[in-house]
Order: sequence, then C-alpha cells, then structure tokens
Amino acid sequence: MAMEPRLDIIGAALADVSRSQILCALMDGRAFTNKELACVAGIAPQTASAHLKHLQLAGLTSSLRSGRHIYHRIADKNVAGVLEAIAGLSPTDHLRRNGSSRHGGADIFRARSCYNHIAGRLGVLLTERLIDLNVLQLSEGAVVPGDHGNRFFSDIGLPIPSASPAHDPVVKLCLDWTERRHHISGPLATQLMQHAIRAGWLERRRNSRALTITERGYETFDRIFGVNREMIEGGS
Amino acid sequence: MAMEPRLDIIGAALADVSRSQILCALMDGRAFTNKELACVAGIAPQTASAHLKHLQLAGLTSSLRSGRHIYHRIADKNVAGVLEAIAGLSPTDHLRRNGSSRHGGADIFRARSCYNHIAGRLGVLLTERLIDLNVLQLSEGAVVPGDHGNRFFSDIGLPIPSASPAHDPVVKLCLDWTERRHHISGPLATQLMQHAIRAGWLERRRNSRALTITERGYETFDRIFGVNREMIEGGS
DNA sequence: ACAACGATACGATGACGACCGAACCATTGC
DNA sequence: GCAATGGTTCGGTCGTCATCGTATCGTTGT
Repeated sequence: MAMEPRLDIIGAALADVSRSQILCALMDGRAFTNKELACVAGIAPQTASAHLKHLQLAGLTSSLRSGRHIYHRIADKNVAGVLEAIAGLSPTDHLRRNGSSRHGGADIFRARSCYNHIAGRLGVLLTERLIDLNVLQLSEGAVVPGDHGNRFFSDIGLPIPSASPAHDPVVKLCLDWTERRHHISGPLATQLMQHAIRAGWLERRRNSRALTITERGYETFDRIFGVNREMIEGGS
Repeated sequence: MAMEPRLDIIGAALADVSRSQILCALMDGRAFTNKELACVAGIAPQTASAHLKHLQLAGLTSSLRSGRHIYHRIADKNVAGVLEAIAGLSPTDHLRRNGSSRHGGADIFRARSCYNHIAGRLGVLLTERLIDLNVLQLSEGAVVPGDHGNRFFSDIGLPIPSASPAHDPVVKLCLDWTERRHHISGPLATQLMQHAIRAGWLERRRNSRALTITERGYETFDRIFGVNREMIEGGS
C-alpha cells in the first residue's frame, strides 16, 4: 500500500566509509581504476571491487573498460549534484579540527576540483568576484550570465558556452562544502576550470582533488579577477 | 591527511528501510510523534525511538516537545531539498510494479504533499499550466514569477509572497519523484498549497502524504488552471 | 497521589555486510 | 604459448546494528 521512495537504497550505497572515500575521489569528475580507488580508500582490491559493484548497482557510478583497465566514474552530473548537496549537509566538526585552513592548511581547502568545476576558497572568491564585476548576476536566488559576461569571457579567450535548453542552465550555484558559501557549477564553470588548467593557472594532481595554484595562476587571478594570494591563503 | 566529506554519516542515517519510511512520512512537512512514526514503519516504539535519535544526531530531523508528546520533523528545508533530490535518484522499478498509476492507482501518485508544496501528477500539471499561462516563466533553467503572476494570484485571492532576499528565491523547481518532471516548490508553492487546503480544493489525510482532491477541487482546477479530472487520473 | 500513557535506556538475539586470503578469469606484451 | 597484471568470485571471520522484551523515567489527567 505504502509506495514510498526508497531512500535506504541510495543511503546504503553511501553508508560506508570506504565507499564515501571512493565517491569523494571520483567527485572531481575524472575516472579511476579499481586499484587506484582501493589505494585511496586503503582497502584490498577485492573489497573495492565489491564496493564499486554496489555503487554501480545503485546507479551512482558507471564503468568503462579500456583494455584491461576498467575506469569508474560518477554516473552523471545529476548524481554529482546530489552528492555535493549531501556533502553540504554533512557535519563539519571534523574539518577545522585538524589541518585548519586559517593557518595555511591543506591545499584542498584552497582549491580543488568538484566534478569539473573549481571549488574551495578560490572557487567561492572567483564566484563572488564575477558577480561583483557583473559578469554574472544573481536573479531570484539563481545565477545567470550578466551584462559584462560575453565581453569578459572573450577578453580572457574563453569560449562562451552556447545557450542550453531551458532545463540545463549554463551556470548554476553549488554550495561549497568547506566554505559554506556558493561557487559556480554548470557548463560555464566547467569551461572556466578547463581553461584555467590549459592556461597553466592551475594544475591537477595525481590522486587528489586538490588543485595546485601556479605562480602564473596567482598572478592572473590577482590581475584579472582581483583575487590575490592573501585572500586565498589568508583568513577572511 | 585526507580531509574529505563524510558522505557515510548521512548515508548511514538513510541506510535503513524503517528510517527511510519515517523520513518519507515526515517529508510532507508536518511533525509526527514517535508512536505514529513507529506505526508508519511497522516497528515497535523503542526501535523508532532509536531511529529518531539516530536521525536527529545526523542533523536530519529536529524534535519539539509539547506536553508528554515529542514531535519530530525534518530539520529544515535544506534537508528536505536534499532528501527530495535523493528520492529523484532512487531506482523506480518498484513503482509501476504494483499499483500502477495508469489504471487509477494509488492516490499518492495523483496528489501528495512534499514538504509543504503539491507534488504528484497534480503538482506537475499545475506547474506546467502556470508556465503556459505566463504566471511563471522559465529563465535559464530556473523558474521566476512571470508577467501575469501578480494578476493571477490576486484573482484567486492568494497573498503574493514578498520578494525574498536573493539567496532564497520565492519559487523553485523540484524534480517530482514519481512523474520525473518538475513541480514548483518554495514559498510561493507553499502558499499555493495552503490556499488550496483552506479553500477546500484539497484535504490532508491523517497518516499519509497523499492529498484528497475534493469535488470542488476538481471543478476549480479545471476552471482556473485548465487541468481536468481526466488529465489527473488518466494516462498521458 | 495514583493510574494511564508516551518516550527512553538496557540487554539479548539474530542478520547483514565489510574485509581479506586464495583461487580464478581476462587482457596485454613478450 | 606464457608470464604479468588488473579485476572478480568464493568462503570464512568479525563487527555492527536493527529489533524487541523488560524495566525506568516524565507528563497528564482524574
């Protein structure tokens, strides 16, 4: 009689520390192999295999085989959005406890990738600056391209994402898990990060979502966005 | 070293059928007592008590005591939104299996409350109609009040929600769990449902999120919104 | 004050699942 | 074909947790 959504199915898929770590590693949008993910979670490959099977059955991940490797990734951006939302709901006590970000803490607080867009302190600072510059503007709690949008993006040589169908906005807001403020996601944010990596402002790392800000990156973010090193590393 | 979000904490809170049922019961926005929720989930009160303790510790629910009763509810609209998003991610195979909606199935498919706004077939039909009538309009994948908005709402005697601060839009889109199409949420949608109940178009039930559509309701939805009984009950 | 009722703490039980060792399957490269 | 490597299956062990019976605590109403 009662025909209710089965929150427990998705819940069970998340209800394990190892699976949580695996999903977090996948949250930067890249695909990883079973062995890499086992290493990230600190478990044996057989166990990771079982976990990935579980995640895939729940529809959270998808796999893609290439030779003798099988790459796993987040199933789609829909799933990524929900996971990010759940992360925003998680208790944060364990964050500031060790490795406080205020004293130049772990790099993952400064800048990290979040399903192909920039998150962390750098992510929210850039977002707020883009709104100040009227490149983006707030509208009814959502964010839309602003008056100076096209001008700005063509100035820095960024291809402007084509207007998408109404159900898939070109830019969205996403609650930053560590900063508790919004950063941008969506196609525009994806292109921005890819451009930042291509241009050598940021560098990905091997087994971490953390992004390294290069010297050129610090210089560029300061000059173009007005976001300087002190703002990124410092307190406020 | 690794400082990642603990998806498993929220996941563990959801990873039980009884807790899932409890949360679903709470998803209509009303508060229930321990005993009522135990009844919904089909478990003993002691077990429900442990579950509610778990949910509260995870920050998903909050309790409020009134006399010898303790009322439990979803912690905030933030949590409600995430839960609805997770429900939209859940597998749907078990839905059409029993009680198909096409053959005039369970009422919960026709109309139900979802954290104080209307969901189910009626919810998505009203939403689409409001967009057609230009009472609401799509903008960059979000939804905002349209040109005929104020006129329409004052016509039916609905107080127009005041424009909220930018971070809390007056109306939002929410993926309907059964219909897989969008319905509206947010303050405007809340007021719409409350008005519909006050005006006798809909009636709440005791222990279910399902809403009963009254005869006056059918007549009104047809006349004002152009949503007739056949559309609500039928296939399409 | 006492009976009734709702909620909770404790203990025991039973089931599910995370984990890894060992063996097996599949693909690559020589 | 054969060794090497990545991935998976199987079986067994251990820990965790959902469940309920019993008992306790708090509030209400008579």
